Amino acid sequence: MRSAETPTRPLRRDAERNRDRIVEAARTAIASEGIDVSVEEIARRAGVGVATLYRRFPTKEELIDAVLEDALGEICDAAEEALELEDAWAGFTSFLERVFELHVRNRGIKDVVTDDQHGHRRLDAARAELRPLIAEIIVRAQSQGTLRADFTKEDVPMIFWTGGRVAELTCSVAPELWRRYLGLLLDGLRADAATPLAHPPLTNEQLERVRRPGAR
Amino acid sequence: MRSAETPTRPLRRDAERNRDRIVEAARTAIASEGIDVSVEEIARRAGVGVATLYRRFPTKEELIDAVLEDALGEICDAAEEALELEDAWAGFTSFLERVFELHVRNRGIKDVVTDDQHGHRRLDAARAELRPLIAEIIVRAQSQGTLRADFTKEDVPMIFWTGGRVAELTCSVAPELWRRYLGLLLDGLRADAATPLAHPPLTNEQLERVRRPGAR
DNA sequence: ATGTAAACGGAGTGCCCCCTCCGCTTTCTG
DNA sequence: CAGAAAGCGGAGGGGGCACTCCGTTTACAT
Repeated sequence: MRSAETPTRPLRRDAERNRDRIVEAARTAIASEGIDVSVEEIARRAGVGVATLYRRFPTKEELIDAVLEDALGEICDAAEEALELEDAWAGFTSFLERVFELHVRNRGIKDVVTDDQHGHRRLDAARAELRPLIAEIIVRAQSQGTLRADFTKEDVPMIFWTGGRVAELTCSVAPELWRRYLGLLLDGLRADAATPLAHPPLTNEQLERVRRPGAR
Repeated sequence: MRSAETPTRPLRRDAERNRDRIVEAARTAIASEGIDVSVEEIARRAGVGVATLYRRFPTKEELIDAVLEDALGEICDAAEEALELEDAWAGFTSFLERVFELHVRNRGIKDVVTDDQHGHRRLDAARAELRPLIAEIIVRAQSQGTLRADFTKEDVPMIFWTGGRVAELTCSVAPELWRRYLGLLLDGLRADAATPLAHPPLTNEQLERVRRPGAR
């Protein structure tokens, strides 16, 4: 799952240690200050100079990728565990809950799932791993008749965007408010609450374009 | 509703005209590029120098206030018209729809309703005007038995935050996708879909703190 | 018409941020 | 243990931004 190791000589011991410190510092810095933390701040937290950081990660985005890759991994774990629950609706809701808990613990996460700006090769790979899991969570709940039939996997990002926004805005004031929001939304996602929707879901291409505003 | 006119001499004719141009340019600039447009860009669109802009608005935030005040006014209009509909549920939904339409037309709006960073005196006044209207929209729909009883006016910002995020992210790709999101959410807001919620709504103080992260 | 205060514009200032350069230090190899 | 290569940090380049200074121009009152 991790990036292919090129057969170059391994890092020197101090470099290895610093690399770990940098990623860890970036994780906590992003978690507490959001994706806009300055590179200086991350380096300061890691106890290294900026040049050291830049030797390991040629650009700030690459560093962020490394952090967010782990976060996506956690989401994958949540999806896998959701599929182990017998009650598909419980699996569906537990998956969403786990993701939102992650959001609160790590403010930066929303920028993984949303802005795909920082979507490089490895992130794409993790996302590819996640996609079929999500599809399975959905069809399972639909075939058990609990999740509304017109809900699609392309609707999931929409839920992450919105719930993530609640979590992000309120995490310092009412860190669990997202549970209220999710409750309201889930009541609308149950099969027996369904009313025809006015608009179709995004297509995959549209989703790509939302995620990469820059891409031509 | 406008700010009190201090009894100073009125603006010279050219100054008055430029002021209008600046506000209008700021409106369209923010609508198309978001709240992060540079002051230079706004001045360029208005056909004036930056110094002219700064003479009229001592800070970028003051200028943004002037723009957003109008936007809030439009939201008030939407609320008033919603109250004229006989069917309270239709009023409730039409209010939300109008606000989201505004979001799409003017990307900047989300930053009024959300970040209260730019919340100065006049904005506060407009907000105070809006609050009772929203309360009335809600209790009316609840007393008609269509809106779930545990929904409160403090939940409305949450809807704006979330729907605004959908509108903002997808406005260039699927400008009406928010209708799908709103459909899902409304299905969860109907009284007969209601299931007990896991978390209470925000209190007013919490709402204030969400809006003014900076305020001590 | 004309004096004057108000208004104008664009060059300039200071700040912050991403990133690089380069002389010094540490680790690894034989 | 010694030489070489890899790693290190901090000063500084370059760019973008909000905002200001000041010599010139414009509108208005008499």
